[in-house]
Amino acid sequence: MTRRSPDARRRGPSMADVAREAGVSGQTVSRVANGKTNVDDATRERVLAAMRSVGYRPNSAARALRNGQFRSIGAIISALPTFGNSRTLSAVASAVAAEGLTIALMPVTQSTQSEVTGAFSWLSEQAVDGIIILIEQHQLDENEIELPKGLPVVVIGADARHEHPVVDTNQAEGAAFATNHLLDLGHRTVWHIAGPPLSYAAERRQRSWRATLERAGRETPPVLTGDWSANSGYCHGLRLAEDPSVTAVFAANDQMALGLMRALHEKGRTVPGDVSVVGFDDMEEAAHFWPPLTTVRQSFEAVGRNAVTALLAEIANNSQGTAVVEVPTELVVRSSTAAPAG
Amino acid sequence: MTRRSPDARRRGPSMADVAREAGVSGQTVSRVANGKTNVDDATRERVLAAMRSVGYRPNSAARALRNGQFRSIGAIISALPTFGNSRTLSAVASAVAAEGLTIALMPVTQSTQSEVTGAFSWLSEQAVDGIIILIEQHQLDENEIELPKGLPVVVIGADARHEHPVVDTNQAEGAAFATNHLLDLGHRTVWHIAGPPLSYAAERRQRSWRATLERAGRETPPVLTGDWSANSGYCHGLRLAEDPSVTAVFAANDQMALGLMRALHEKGRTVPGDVSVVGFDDMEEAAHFWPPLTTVRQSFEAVGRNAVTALLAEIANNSQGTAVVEVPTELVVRSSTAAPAG
DNA sequence: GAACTACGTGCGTCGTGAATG
DNA sequence: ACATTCACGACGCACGTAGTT
Repeated sequence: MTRRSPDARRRGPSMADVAREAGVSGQTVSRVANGKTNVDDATRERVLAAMRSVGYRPNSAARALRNGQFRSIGAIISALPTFGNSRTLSAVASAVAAEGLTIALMPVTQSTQSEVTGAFSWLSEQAVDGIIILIEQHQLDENEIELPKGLPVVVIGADARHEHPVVDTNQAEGAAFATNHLLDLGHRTVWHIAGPPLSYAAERRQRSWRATLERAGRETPPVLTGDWSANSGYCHGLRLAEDPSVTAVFAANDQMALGLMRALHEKGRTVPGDVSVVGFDDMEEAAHFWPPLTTVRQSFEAVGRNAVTALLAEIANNSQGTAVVEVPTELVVRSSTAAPAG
Repeated sequence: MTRRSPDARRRGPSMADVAREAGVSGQTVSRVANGKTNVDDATRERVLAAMRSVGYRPNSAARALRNGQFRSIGAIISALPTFGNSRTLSAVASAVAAEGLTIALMPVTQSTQSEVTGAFSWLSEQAVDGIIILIEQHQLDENEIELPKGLPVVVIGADARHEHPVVDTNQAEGAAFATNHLLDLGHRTVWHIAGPPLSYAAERRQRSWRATLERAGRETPPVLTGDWSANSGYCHGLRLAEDPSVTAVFAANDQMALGLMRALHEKGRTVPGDVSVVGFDDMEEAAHFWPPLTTVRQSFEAVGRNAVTALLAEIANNSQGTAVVEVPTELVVRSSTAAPAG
């Protein structure tokens, strides 16, 4: 009886309903909703009451359509539950929410080229004013993604060769901190368990580790390639434990350091007595590993904040920035490193 | 010259532009965009070409306004980077994305009453067809949140006394698994490091732990209240390590178990020789703790999937469900538990 | 002039009904 | 009769102009 259209969509009360309830015009309701000044206090109260009583909530679709802005930014993100991504996303979300905007999530399940491309075109149809890309893999450049022109984009943790602003932790600095710390303790050289090949962060940490060793005139052991998981650190650790010449290892993240230390324990090698271990990230748990892990702290919060700031600036200026922001790191020395036994 | 309005909003090309370019009416463009059948192949091609040439992308705001649906669901989430939340959110996001919907994130930074209430009213104004609430604290019931009537809601991991569907891990089952496992190994009783007081999950695990001990006729040691952090587990662990009568501890999550084990190590008590430890969650790292942690695995993926399913059903039926889904757990036995030394 | 009302317009999309071939 | 296409209007909101108290 009361339904108007065959497909009964759930439509809430509109301004017109509020206006009728409050006995004012739609204009006045609009003014109240937008916090304009030229409304009598008594009238405003009546309108507010009417809003409450009819359960009015502004239709953001209509508002977006009218204003040409969605007040929403999209986040393309791979591996959501990953420690770093999750922390960064949290920072992004907070910063975005502080501005009164929404963040629309676009998860990319796997690293398939087509899927990422699809994600882009899909998200680009969505109601967003800009996009933050949080994908650590190289997928980006392989296939030249065509983002809708004019849609501001900021990339987190990728390469700077894109035509968009990039925000990232200063991976090189962090890896140098870690490597130098071990060298300074007197270790002849430092082994490295790297992250997966396609990761920018992994690549940079590895390059910096190598450069640091070369700068110090030390020989560089072969790189051990992991995949960020504790298990990959464990696997490499089992082999490193067999080699008594290994006295110092820099793992590209804390999880791999954890797995590494487990392997060393299992093989009866002590940390840091026989082998010193440094991680990267400084996840909360790192202080409670056994032994507490010396690691490089990176500020995911700063990365997220900076990305949002950059994106918002792009949106406001309607410009295409290309700035590169590098967030500094910090070495946190705990109990997993010491001078070599020799 | 070309600008029309003083505030030059970035507006993309519309159907009208495509129509002009292709020499057809807007309706035909709409038909093509929506994959309707009654369009001549030649015309369709011409329209598609025009779309490409002008860089058309559908305006989802207009679409939402027209259709009365946003094809987006909101997620109110506290403590985004928390291990469990992050995993659950990931599952939610995947399930939602699989349906071709967007998920709008609404982070709640802290547990302030007013803030949560504000978050609700804020999000309720957003462009969402339904809401998933992922807040572990009790804040929900204190202040009777008034969600806009008719907006479907599903609650994850809270109490069932709400008028919305609830999805949660079977906390009671998991805690019973953990406690019985230790009892079966021959321990007289089991100590418990609980989660924070306001957490439903913490409360349920604790209740089940207590009930299991009572059912077995064992005395229940005083509860040690933590806050999920490894550090809180460490602090309690330092004291537990002093008491030689403590031979078995069930920590309400893996992080606290980690901190506990660190404290035991520091105090020279062996795990599981002197003290057996069980955690909860089975985070990836747990297998690489030292020693590898016996723990209760919960399926965040299943929780997330179920929540989305329930919400989508509510949206489709335009109904208010109140179903309660409990996701089963699984005990994963590793090396941190053994029979008591005595 | 302050505080409003009344009315009209346009944002982009898409269902409806009518018109074309 | 039929397939294809077109013109019109409405979704809810935000503004502008003109008029009222």
